[in-house]
Amino acid sequence: MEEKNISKVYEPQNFERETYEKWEKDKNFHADVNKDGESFSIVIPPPNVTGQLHMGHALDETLQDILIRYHRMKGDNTLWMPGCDHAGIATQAKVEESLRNEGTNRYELGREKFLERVWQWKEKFGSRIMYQLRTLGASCDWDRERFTMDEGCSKAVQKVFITLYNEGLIYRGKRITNWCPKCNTALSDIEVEHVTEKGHLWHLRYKFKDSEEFIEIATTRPETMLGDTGVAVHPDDERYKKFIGRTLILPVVNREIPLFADEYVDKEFGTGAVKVTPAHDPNDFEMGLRHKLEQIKVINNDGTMAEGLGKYSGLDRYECRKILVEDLKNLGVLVSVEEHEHAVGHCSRCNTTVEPLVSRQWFVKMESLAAPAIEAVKNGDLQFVPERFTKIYINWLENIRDWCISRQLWWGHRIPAYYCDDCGEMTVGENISECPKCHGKNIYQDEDVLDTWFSSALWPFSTMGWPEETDELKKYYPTKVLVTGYDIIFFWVARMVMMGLKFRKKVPFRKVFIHGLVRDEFGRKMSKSLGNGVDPVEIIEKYGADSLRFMLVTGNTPGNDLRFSDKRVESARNFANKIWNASRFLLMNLENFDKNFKPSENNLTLADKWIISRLNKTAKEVTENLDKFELGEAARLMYEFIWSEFCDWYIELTKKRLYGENLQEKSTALYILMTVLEKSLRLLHPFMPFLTEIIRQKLPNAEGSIMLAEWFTGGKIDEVSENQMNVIMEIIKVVRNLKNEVGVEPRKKSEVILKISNAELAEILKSNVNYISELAAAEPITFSDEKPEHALAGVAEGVEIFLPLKNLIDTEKEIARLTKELEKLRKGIAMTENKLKNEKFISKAPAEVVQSEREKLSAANEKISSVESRIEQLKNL
RNA sequence: GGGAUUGUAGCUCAGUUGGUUAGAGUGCCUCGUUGACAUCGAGGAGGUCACAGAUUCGAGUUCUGUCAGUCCCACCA
Repeated sequence: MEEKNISKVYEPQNFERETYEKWEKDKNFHADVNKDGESFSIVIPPPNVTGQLHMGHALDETLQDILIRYHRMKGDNTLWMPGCDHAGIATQAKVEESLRNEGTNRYELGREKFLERVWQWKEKFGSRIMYQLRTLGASCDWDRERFTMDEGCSKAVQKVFITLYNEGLIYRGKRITNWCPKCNTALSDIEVEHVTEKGHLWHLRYKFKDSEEFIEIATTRPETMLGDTGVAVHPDDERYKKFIGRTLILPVVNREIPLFADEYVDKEFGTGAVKVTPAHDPNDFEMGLRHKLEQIKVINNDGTMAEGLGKYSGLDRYECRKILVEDLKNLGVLVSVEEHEHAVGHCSRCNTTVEPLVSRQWFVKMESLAAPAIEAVKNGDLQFVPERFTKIYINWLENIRDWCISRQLWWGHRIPAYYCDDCGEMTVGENISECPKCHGKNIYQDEDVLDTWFSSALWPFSTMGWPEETDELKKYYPTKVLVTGYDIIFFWVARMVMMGLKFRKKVPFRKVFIHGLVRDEFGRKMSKSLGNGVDPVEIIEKYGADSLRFMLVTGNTPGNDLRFSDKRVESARNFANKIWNASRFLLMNLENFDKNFKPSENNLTLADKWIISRLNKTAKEVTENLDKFELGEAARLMYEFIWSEFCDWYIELTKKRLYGENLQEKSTALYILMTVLEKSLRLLHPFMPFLTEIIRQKLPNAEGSIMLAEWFTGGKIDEVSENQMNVIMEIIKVVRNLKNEVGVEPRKKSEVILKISNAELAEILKSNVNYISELAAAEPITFSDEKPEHALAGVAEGVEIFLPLKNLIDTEKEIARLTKELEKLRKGIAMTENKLKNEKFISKAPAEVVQSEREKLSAANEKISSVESRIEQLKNL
C-alpha cells in the first residue's frame, strides 16, 4: 500500500496548509443554527487591524480553538465567530505615520480621503490577520466574519448610543478629561497609565491683596499657576483659619483670587495650602465647581501655552515651566524646591504625558449599568477562571466613574448627534437631515467618533445580528466562554457584561477564561520598542502550527504569564515527531492487516489490557481537565501517555508479536496499536489539529475528518492489569539499572533470578516473563526461593531481583552503591516508623493509610536485610 | 496607600480538594544505532519546596508574619 508510506521525519510544512484548505472547503467550521446539539459559542476577541498577530494572539486563539474543537467533537452546535476591531486611535496613528513618511498628513488629505486610506489599510491587515489565524489552525466560522465598523455592527452602535442617550445615560458636557496632546484627543481614565516619576515640589508664596503677608503653597506643576483661580486650605487648619475668605494676588498675572476652605485639602501635605487650577486638574476642577471658581484654560490642546499669557503664550508646557520658574525665582515668589515622587499620567497609546483639561465631551453614566454587572458575578451568572480575577473586576465596577466616549479622531463610529446652525438645537438620532425644532436644513453631524471600546462592548451580540432578533442570537447568545488576557478586563470584559445585560438582559458569556501575557525568554513583555517580539508565522514555518500550539498551551497555568522559548517549541516539535514515527511504525506493519479483524477478549495480553486501561483513564482525565479549563494539564497528560506509555512501553511490548509467526497474535497486537493510536489522536486533536488529522486519515479504522469525529471520553479502567503491568515494568527498570550501574551494556544478555514471596504474583510473572526478557535483555530468567551467592541485587514491588556476578563487576563499586541504597532505605524506614509510633496517627489517620504504612515498613525491612546480606557477601569475596 | 500574584532541580515550569522517599521539559554525566524515531533509547547526578511560626497524626499544599520579585488599582496638590 503505497499511500501508507510516510516520510521518516515529521514535516508539517508538507501538509498543514492543504489540510486547512480542505477543512475550510468542506465547511467543517461552519455553524448551522438549525442543527441540533447544545450550543457552544465563542466570539473571538477581535484583533486590532493595526498590524499582524503577535504571540499573545497566538496564545489566545489557540486556547479558543482547543475549546471549540473539543466541543465540536463532543457533538455541540459549535460556533466560533471571527473578526477584527477597527481600533480607532491605534489604527489612525498607524495610517498617520505612513502619511508622514509620504510627507503629508490627514488634514491635507481631508477627512474623506483620509478614511479611504484607512479602509485600504484595514483591507490589507485585516486579511493578513485572517490568513494568520488560518495558519494557526483556528477553526473559525469564516462565513460569519465580522468587523466592528461593518454595516451591522455600526447599526448596533447607533442603536445603543441613541437608546442610552434617550434614557439619559449618555450626556454631553464640558468637563475635565484626560487629553493626549500628541494624539490630539480625549482619553478615558483607563487609557491613562500612571507612572511614578521623580519630580519637584515647588514652594511659592502668594501675597495677600491688602497686607504684606504671604501664604506659601506647594505645587508639582508651576506652569499651571497661570490658570489659578483660588487657593484652598483645610477648614480646621489652625495656621490658616484666620486667612480664610481673604483675597490673594496671583503672582506674575496679578489676578485677584480668593483663599477658601475645603475638606479635600490634606493638612499634612506640602504647606497645607494648595493652589487651585480648575481647568487643569481633576481635583481642582471639582473644588472649582464647589466654590464657583472660574476655569481659565492656560494650556492648549496641543500642549502649548494659551494666548493671553504674554511671553509665555505659544511655549511648550515644559519650556514654559522652565522659564516661569526662573522668573518666579527672580520675583522672590519661589521659596524652595523639594525633590518629589509622584504618579504622572501617560497616554497608553503614545506614552505622551497626558494633560487634564476642560473640553466638551460625551460621557456614559456608568453607575446604573455597573450594578447588574456586579450582581451577575455575585449570583454566579458569570464566572471568572481563575476565580481571583472576580475581585479585580468587582473592585473596578464598584468604583467606576463615567466613561468619556468621544474621541477627536476621524477613524471610528461617528457620534449620531446633529447640530442646527440656525437655531442651535442638538438632536441625537439616525439619519437626521433636518432640524426637528426649526426644520432648518443647516445641520451638521458631530465631528467626533466613539471610543473604539464602545463598539467592542457590543461585540457578542452585534456580531449576531442585533438589533434584529436573529436565529443566531437565539441559538448562540449568551456565548459559553470568553477567552482573553487579564489586561483588558476593564477595557473590554466589564463593558461587554454591562452592555450585554443592558441590551440583551443576559450576560454575554457564562465564563471568562483569563490567560496571561506571553513574555520573551527573559520574562520581558514582548514589544516593538524592545524588538523582542516573535512572529508566530515564522515559528509556524519552522516548527509547524501544532508545535507552536502545543508549546503555548503546556507548561503554564490559567491566568499566569508564560515565557516563550524556542527550546520549548522544539520540544513540542519533537513530540510531534515522536507521534509521527510511532504512526509510521504502525503503518509499516499494517500492510497486510485485515481491516475487518476483531480480536477476542481471550487473546488480549496483559500489555494490551494495560494500555487499554491506561488510555481509558487518560481520556477520562483529559476530558475532566478540559472541562475545568486546565488545558495545559490535559495536554501534558496526552504527552505522557503517548510518549512514556504508548511509545516507550507498549510499542516495545508488541514487537515480539508483530515480528512473530502467529497471525492471530500479530493481528491482535496491530488492532490494539491501531485502536489506541486512533483514540489518542482524537484526544490530541484539539491541541494538534493538523498532525492528528493527517495521520488518522491513513489509518484503516477511521473515516472522515477527525475534527468531526466523536470525542472519546474513556472506558473501563482495569486496575488489576495496571498493577500487574507495573510490577513487570518495575522489574525491567531494576534489571536495566543494575546493568547500567555496573557498566554492563544494556543489550548484553544477562541471567536474572527472581525471588518472589507472593505466590499469586509469582504466577503472573511466570506467565509474562517474556516481557522482562525482551525489554531488559534478561536471559535466562529463573525463579528461585533462595538468594544466590555473588549476585547484584535489587528489589521492586516485593520481588527480589538478582543478577549473578560472574566476575564481571567491580566489588568496591558495588558495595558503595549498595551502601547508598541502604541509607536511602533506612531513611524511609525511619520516617515510616515515626509515623507508626505516633498514636495519634494510628487513631486519626484513615485505616487504609495506616495499613499501607505498615506494609511499606515490612517491605522495607525485608529489603534492608537483603541488601545487608548482599554487602556482606561482597565483602567476603 | 490598597489589592493581586510569584518564590519548588543549573534554567523554564507542573504539582487540582493536605496522605508513599516531591515531578516534567531542558541542560549536564554514563552507556547504546540492523529497521518507528539520534527531532531517539536505557540509566544517572541534581531540590532543607524563599524564611520563621501556627493548625494537623501528617504541610510544597491551609493560616499568620518576614524577605525578595512582578503586576494592577488609587484625585494627595
